[in-house]
Amino acid sequence: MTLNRQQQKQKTRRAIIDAAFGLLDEQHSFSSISLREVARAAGIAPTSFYRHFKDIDELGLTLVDEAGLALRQLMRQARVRIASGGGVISTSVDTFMEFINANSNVFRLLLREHTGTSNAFRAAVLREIQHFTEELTDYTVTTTGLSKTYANLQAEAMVKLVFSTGAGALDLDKVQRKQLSERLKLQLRFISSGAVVCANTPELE
Amino acid sequence: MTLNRQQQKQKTRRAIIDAAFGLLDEQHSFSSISLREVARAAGIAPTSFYRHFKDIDELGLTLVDEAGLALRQLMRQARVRIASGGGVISTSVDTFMEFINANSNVFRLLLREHTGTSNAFRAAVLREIQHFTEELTDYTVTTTGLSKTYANLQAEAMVKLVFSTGAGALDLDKVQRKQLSERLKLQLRFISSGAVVCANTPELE
DNA sequence: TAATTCAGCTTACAAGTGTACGCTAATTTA
DNA sequence: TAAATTAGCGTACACTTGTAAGCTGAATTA
Repeated sequence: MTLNRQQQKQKTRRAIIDAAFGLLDEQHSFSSISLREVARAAGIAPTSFYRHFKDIDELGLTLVDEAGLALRQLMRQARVRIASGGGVISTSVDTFMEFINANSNVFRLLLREHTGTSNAFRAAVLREIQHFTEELTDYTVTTTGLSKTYANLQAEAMVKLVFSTGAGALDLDKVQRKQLSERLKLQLRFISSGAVVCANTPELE
Repeated sequence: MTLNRQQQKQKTRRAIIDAAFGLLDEQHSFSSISLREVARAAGIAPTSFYRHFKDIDELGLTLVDEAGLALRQLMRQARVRIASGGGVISTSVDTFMEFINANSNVFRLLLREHTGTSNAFRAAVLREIQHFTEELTDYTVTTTGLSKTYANLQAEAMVKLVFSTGAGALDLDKVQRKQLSERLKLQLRFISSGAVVCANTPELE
């Protein structure tokens, strides 16, 4: 059971990443935690941090990547659920809300860095969200008769609304979150219905 | 032209607030600037700061308040424009985008503190946004036949979409912003049309 | 086995932070 | 005019920060 050097290094790297995620909560954003805090939480000396990451920023981008990965896995999960019955919107929202519930800090990271002070971070989060939007666009095109243009507009609006609502959900308790979910489902139906109407109404005042 | 003590104090207070706003840009959030930086920019000694604000947080809340005020003024401006002709959605979006253009840092402050690390800040921004939503709800009720419930759902979705899009606009150039505005207008029409459809369709699959 | 690599450590330093304390000079009040 | 108030300042202190330099011991390679 002895670990070789590479395995040990990977383990420490994991410890750093996990420590960083663990330090994030409603009071602490990534930019507010220091290299030393992370090192302390990971159980290593501050200077050992540099054996794994060039910067604290490099760690941050790694966190964003992992968060994005979690998000994509969520999508797959939602698709599986939809395939095995259940409304598209309802199932997707429920899945998303479960994710926020179980991974508040991961979601918070994405939210904050989306409007954060680092160009690289913002770009990284944006990429993840756009990826999300693209997949939803494709899904919409194949399951409805909507044109790519309209499907994309719809998907973008939906994703923005979902993320925005998710942000609001973070400060609420379970009961309120449930209510918020139901509101969100209705609002998504607004978008879905409206997109169809508008697509078939070239001239609207 | 000599200022009395109160006037002088107000002037310094203004200098602090303006200095703080001036320090905010895409690279610097409120939480990333220090009391000493603000004092330096305002041209006072660090310790003099305390003659005006208990905390750096008290200053922050003041900034959020001022930002909210600017937002409300924006709404009034939009309403005036609408009254003197022009589509509601188009005029509102144009007005909003002009605001973001002219007051990027003010808008950025709201965006960031909306998902920030301080409960008080988040609550303060939320209040401003809800205020915004309420006014739009009332407007919708009076200008359309929509019930309060549906008008509120619609208004909430619209405000979230507008803010979300505004956030994205911050990183874009003039031409791209214009395109984004047009997309947003379409998406808002989705919501508007969809709300009407859904309100008249009690049973939807 | 001997030489090399390297993850993690200790020590150290310069820079920046918030804020306590007490002074000064000018305005305001009595 | 004399006393009180107070905006702003300078000094000082105890911390925290990022990271440079060099060492150690164990794993790896030759």
